[in-house]
Amino acid sequence: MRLTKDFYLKYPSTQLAKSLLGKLLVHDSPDGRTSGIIVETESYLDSEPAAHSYVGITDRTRTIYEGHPGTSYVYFIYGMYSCFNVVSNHEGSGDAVLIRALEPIEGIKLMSERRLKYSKSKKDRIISIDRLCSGPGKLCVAMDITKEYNGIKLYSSESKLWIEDIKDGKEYLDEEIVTTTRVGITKAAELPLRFYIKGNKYISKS
DNA sequence: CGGGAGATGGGCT
DNA sequence: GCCCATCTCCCGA
Repeated sequence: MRLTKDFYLKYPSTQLAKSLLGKLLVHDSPDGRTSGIIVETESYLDSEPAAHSYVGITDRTRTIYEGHPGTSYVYFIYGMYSCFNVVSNHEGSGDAVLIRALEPIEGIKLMSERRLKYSKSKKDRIISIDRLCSGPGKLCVAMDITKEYNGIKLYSSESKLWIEDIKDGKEYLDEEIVTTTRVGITKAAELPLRFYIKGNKYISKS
C-alpha cells in the first residue's frame, strides 16, 4: 500500500524518520522498476543550522517549506550527486527526512548497471549488493532519482516514485533502532538525528 | 581494510 | 569565492 498523505502528517519529522524504516521506496522508471527497503534515515529541522531550510525560503528550499508533508525534496550536492528527502512535519515547516540507505529488492541488475555506468573507471568493479544503495548519493544513482523528482507528491497515485508499507502497519520498536549523530555535517553535528535498523548490513556505515 | 585526495557544479554571501 | 546532508580511486599496511 502506497503511504497516504495522512501518514506523512501523522508524526513530527524525527518520529517520521524512524517510522520510514522498513518501508519500501519504489521507482517505476521507463527502464524498469527498482525498489528497496529504507534502512537508514536522518531528520533535518528548520530550527537547526545543518538543515538547508535554516536560512529560510530560497529557490532551493521552497519545496521544503511549501510542499505538503510527503512531497519529495531532491537536491544536487558536490557537483555530482543527488540526495532524496521526504518533506515532513506540517505544511509551512522546513523539516525534512533524508533517506540514506536501502536494502535493494527489485531491479537489482538495473541498479548495478546504473551504478557501473556512473563510475568513470574503465575496470568493471563488482558492486556488492550491500553497497548498492548504502548512501544517499548511491541510492539516487541506483534508483535513478534526479532533480526532476524534486517537488513531486509521493502520496499521489499518479507519481512514478512512492513509498509503500510492506509490513501491514507494523513499525520498528525503539530498541530495534540505533539513534546516533548525522553524517557529513559540521553544524549541529552533536544532535542525535540519524536512525538505522540495528544490525542491518545495508546501512552507509556503522 | 582504512585514509586521503580529487572530481565537479550549484547555492549563497 | 567558499562551502557543501558524497563518492570513488589509489595507495599503503
